[in-house]
Amino acid sequence: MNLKQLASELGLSPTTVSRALNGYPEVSEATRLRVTEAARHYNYRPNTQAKRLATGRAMAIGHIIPLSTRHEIVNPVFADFIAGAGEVYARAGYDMVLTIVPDSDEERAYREVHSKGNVDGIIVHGPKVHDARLPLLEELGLPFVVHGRSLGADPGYSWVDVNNTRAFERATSFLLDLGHRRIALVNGIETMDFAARRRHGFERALAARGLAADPALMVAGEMTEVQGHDAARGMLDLPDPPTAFLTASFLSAMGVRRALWERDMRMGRDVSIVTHDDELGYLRNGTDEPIFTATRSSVREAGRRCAAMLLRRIETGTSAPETDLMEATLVVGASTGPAPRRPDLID
Amino acid sequence: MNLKQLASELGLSPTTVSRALNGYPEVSEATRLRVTEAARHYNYRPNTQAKRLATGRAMAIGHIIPLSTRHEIVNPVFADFIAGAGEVYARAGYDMVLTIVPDSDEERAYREVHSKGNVDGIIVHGPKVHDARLPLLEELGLPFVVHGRSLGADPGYSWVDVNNTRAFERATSFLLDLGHRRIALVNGIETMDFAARRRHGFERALAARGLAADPALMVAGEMTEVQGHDAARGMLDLPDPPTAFLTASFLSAMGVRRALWERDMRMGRDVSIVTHDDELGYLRNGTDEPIFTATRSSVREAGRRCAAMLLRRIETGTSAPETDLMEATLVVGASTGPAPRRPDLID
DNA sequence: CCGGACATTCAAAGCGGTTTGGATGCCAAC
DNA sequence: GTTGGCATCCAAACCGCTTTGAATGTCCGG
Repeated sequence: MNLKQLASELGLSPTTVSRALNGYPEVSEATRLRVTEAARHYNYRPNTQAKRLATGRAMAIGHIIPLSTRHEIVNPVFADFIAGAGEVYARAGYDMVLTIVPDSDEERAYREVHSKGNVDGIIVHGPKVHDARLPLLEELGLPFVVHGRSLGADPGYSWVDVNNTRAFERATSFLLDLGHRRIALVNGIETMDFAARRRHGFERALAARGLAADPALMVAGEMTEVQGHDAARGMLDLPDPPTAFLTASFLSAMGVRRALWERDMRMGRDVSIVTHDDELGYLRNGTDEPIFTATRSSVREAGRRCAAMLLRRIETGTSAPETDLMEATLVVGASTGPAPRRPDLID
Repeated sequence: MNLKQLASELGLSPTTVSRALNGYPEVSEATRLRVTEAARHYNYRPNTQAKRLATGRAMAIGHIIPLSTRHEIVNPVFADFIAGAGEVYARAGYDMVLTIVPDSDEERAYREVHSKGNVDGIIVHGPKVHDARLPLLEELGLPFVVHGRSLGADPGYSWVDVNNTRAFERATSFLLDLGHRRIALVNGIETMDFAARRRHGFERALAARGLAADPALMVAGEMTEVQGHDAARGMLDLPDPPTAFLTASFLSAMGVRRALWERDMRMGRDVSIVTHDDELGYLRNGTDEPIFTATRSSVREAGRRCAAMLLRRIETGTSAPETDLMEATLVVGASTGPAPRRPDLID
């Protein structure tokens, strides 16, 4: 059943039927009622493609995902972000279009999605320091919102981000307050903006107490269980091992925990762990009391906010950049405690 | 730049330009060359919506994801599946459209996506035993492929699935061969088809040796780290505790491992663990030697196969169902060993 | 009683492609 | 010298919707 058929069924013109269904005022309430009634009865739904062509709006938001074997989509954070954004799109009647591209084709993908006109806007995932995509999108004139920020990029773009610097600064201070002085950082890959900021916050907190970060206690890489484990194992073998770990992901924290178990050290007593917790659906940091002390910020909520911001920008046509900095909360769990006194300092 | 403009730029009709670009034979090689050259030069790309409307093909595949707080998209498996499917779509020029719907609206979402005509086909995720979506889609006449199967459903549908029954049967036999008799099953929610089959395989292997499954050694639920941990902790307290665990997910296996550590039991010596391993990008089962003995099957590959099958069906218009049963491989890691002799039986 | 304002409806022109059904010109064959 | 076939190209219809511009009918004020 299409518009024309429905119209002739009703003895009306397509014009009137279209207007009745789209809430235009120049149609009498009586006919509007007849029309909506008939539409329901025949289960009529306007053809998406035709509507899009006629209105020039794709009613769709694009997410372009580079097909690294390593990052992005296989990143556990991605699914939760998408879930959050998808909720918002669904409510607003937008589609979510994912495009998976080989890393080398990323720029082409952005250009193409634009010139083919099948999305009204784009969410940029996983911004790097000095990310080349932002100027590209700016040049294309396609509305976009970044999940995260990009150090060193022209700041005229819109973003939603967690205050990573502050979060890791607070986490570090928290450990310093507990008396820890040898604190290790198990970070994400530091070309990623969020990881660069976290390191920065870590170093800033140390500097505030007149301490310098020890390169031997900092690693950056894929945030996996194995990463945490291997990093911790190496560091615990150092002559002056860390008494606390700050990790960028729940998985890394679990890896550190494994390393502790392997050498019969107790988490929270012998060694403390603080992790960042993205509140992923299937990686919950405990139920009541958190397993790990953590800087917590919901990635799903970030997805919602990114989507809402982008839709707002598209619909109002605003070009002035808009930003949303989410503060992480520091929740205290069982993985932290006062720094153990150094054995060689005991009496 | 649209078709008409490009055509007039070339002094040709839109017809000819369209044909030249789409590879129709009734255009001379010389003009085809001129056209493609000009298209590149002006960076022309046919408008997606117009093309879709004219051809009646959406060039898009839908994935409808119920917004349970619990399942589906927050399921770690989802991202990898999507990555695999997305690769295939991208190569074939299809878009991937995700729709997130509140669980209650799922049926309406399927109907709507069909009548609005914005996808050419659908992938069904997470089929349950007796899944109501399959007859619905059959009725709608929308091409679809199921990732998994549905026990009790009319078998006239196409699917790609892992041989879950066989995988768990083999895993169980493997443990039985090592002398284990008290084997625990930490399963997914058993209304899900895959979980029902796994349990079935488990029980079949036991039955083949004249053993019955002990209900006290079977749990089913969200496949999280906490699930594995809590299940194992409870079971290890039993008077006749299990000597081996079979878990449905890598995360659950890590939880079981935690429970072992907590009571100073060594994995592979005191208690064995076999898990199913979906080969997720960020949850690798070790690098060289697997951490856990596992039944292994790549979910990403399943995504590729589902997508390829669906596209093939759409493009050829076949309606005869097609199926693809992937066998999991059993890889042996450090988490399994011979069953310990019962202390009370030692000499 | 007439003209203008207003409410309601419609015909037709897009949107930007694809596709049908010719046109045109050229050449080989009868 | 027709005729038929073939290679090329084009005008126009169409996909299903929105939207512009105009028509029609009604009502009210002057």
